[in-house]
Amino acid sequence: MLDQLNAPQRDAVKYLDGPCLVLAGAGSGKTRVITQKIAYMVQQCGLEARNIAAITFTNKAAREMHERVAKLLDKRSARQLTVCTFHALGVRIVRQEAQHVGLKPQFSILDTSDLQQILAELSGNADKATIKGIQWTISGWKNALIPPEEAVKLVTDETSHAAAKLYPAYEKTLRAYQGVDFDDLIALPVRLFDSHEDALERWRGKLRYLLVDEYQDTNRAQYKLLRQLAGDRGAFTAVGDDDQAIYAWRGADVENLHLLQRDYPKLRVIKLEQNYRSSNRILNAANTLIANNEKLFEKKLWSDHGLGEPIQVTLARDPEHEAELVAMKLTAHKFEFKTHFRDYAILYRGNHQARIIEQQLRNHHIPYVMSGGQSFFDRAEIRDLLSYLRLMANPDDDLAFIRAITTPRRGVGAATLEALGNYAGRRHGSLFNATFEEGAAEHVPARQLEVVRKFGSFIKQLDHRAYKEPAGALLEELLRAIGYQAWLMESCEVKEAETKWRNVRDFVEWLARRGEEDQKTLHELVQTVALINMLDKGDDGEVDAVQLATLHASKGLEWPHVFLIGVEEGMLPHQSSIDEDKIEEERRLMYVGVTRAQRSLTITACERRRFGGEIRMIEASRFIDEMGDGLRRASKDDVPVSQDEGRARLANLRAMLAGKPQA
DNA sequence: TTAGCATCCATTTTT
DNA sequence: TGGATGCTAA
Repeated sequence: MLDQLNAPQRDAVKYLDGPCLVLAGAGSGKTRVITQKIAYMVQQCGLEARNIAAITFTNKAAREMHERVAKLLDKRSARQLTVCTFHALGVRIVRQEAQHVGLKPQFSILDTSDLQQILAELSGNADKATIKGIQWTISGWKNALIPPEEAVKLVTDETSHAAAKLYPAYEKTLRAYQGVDFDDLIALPVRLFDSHEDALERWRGKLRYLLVDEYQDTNRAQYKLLRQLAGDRGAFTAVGDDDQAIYAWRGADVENLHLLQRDYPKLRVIKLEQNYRSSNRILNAANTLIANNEKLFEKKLWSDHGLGEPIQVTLARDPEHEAELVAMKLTAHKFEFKTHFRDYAILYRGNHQARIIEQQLRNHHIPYVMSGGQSFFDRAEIRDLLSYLRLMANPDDDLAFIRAITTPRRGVGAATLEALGNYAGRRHGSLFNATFEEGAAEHVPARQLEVVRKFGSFIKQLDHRAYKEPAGALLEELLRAIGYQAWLMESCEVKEAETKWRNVRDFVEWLARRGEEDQKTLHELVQTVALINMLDKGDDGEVDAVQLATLHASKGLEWPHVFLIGVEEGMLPHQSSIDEDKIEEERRLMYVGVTRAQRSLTITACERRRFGGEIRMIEASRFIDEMGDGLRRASKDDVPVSQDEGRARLANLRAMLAGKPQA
């Protein structure tokens, strides 16, 4: 079984005597190491799969990993194995230990807009940008395990001042709603394990070996959770690549790599440097580029895929021209080498850069798909439906109550809610519970109260049935009972309503399917749904289309031919990163982009670009120079064909005419 | 004062 | 594409 691995990979798989850090360069087969290691532990070392947990950062990664391990394991082991995100693990812990962290097991996971709403109210309706800043700051503190008392000492500017002021009330509000934010899913288990030795022992007994993927992306809280669970014996394997750490801006702490060495002096460090993805031209450029960063661990990628094509650098006049160039080159390349559209990716720094590319691709009739986009769960119609489900599970969730009772409108408005809210506030209870109390009648007009109570009974009744009846049928009934489709029709444009209704249908069908497959009731589904993204169901790769993605979104993916656009000073590295002296992370971003390419890489930059109404001349990125001399520079509109390229094309043409298949 | 429309401008995103 | 801001008309 281990024959398919190279020597360091085999080392990484077999080493179980202590903490292990696998520095897995881009394309070096880290997923293979993780999956093989799990199989090795189960099959060769007699470990129980239920005592092993593999932790990832995204659901997609978790899903893919589980699929790959499942192929190596027997059915039972595959089922018992834990492969999930940090947050999903957090949910499991909090759910199970709810009473120890001051929550009911039916707590709600509040999403970003819920939290913004809370902050807006607490701050006396500050503007949106301010709210976002505050939310961002508080989230940062929670990721670093900084409680409100200490946050006060860290105030530097206006935003952090406001954040520190609201932080305690924010936490109190969350708890009043029996709600948690995403950061709590890590922070609460950490706090629990700090204070409850027995709980920690319980979970250590349950998860005897941990494997962490993308370790360089962990934040402080996640690292602490890992350390708590792994204990002093350090029963874990962390897999990561410090050269691909591109999420410092959202709390990932590369320092965690140093800490690992400090906290575990016996840490075994294994480097995976053989790359199975790219040609050496590409790898050399990547190596040369990243050598400009201050490094803790030196790494040098190599492959046996031969030297490969030179990296092409093309200068365009402006973004329009750049987009056109890419579209033309892509078309020509595809024709010449008889490739598929799906063999190409166009990568860029910022989402807005995609717009102009899209335009040109459409002009040239090139099919494309864009990664990213907003999460399915951010859509109003999905949140509407979810608010009902959340309320069913957690009657303390006032936010869900307000959203559900006002969508669709049923004659309950601000005035009624305020009256009810006042009463509930005095009773220190939730809106939902206040509805049924005798005293409510003194504060809420009888006619309104009747509507509210009817709504409450409806929810109760549904909730009651949600324990046993199949999810699909119940959801259908819910939708019918609230007349959601009709409401969509009357509250938006026809076309919009149709899309939204379609989304709702998809969501319901998806939930129903999951309910059947996993034998779960609606009640059980609701508890996990907030963390799951339907769109993760890897439906891409099926269609033959060029992939557009931000550099961030491209991490972990690969394509035969990659275009990297907007490689200019001010774009990549981005101006704000230059200003804030964060060049190294930008360089890693470039590194990630370069290492996505298997066979060819084309870099483009513009000579001028609009900046706030003014057209400015700009320079090509410093990163281009930093990649050494494996590059071929072309310029302007006519891309001169070099001699050997001309020869290669001629050879290809001959081969084509001779009817031979092309590589 | 406010809804509705036009205009302008973009870091990166998951859970 | 979409969010935020600003301007016009009521």
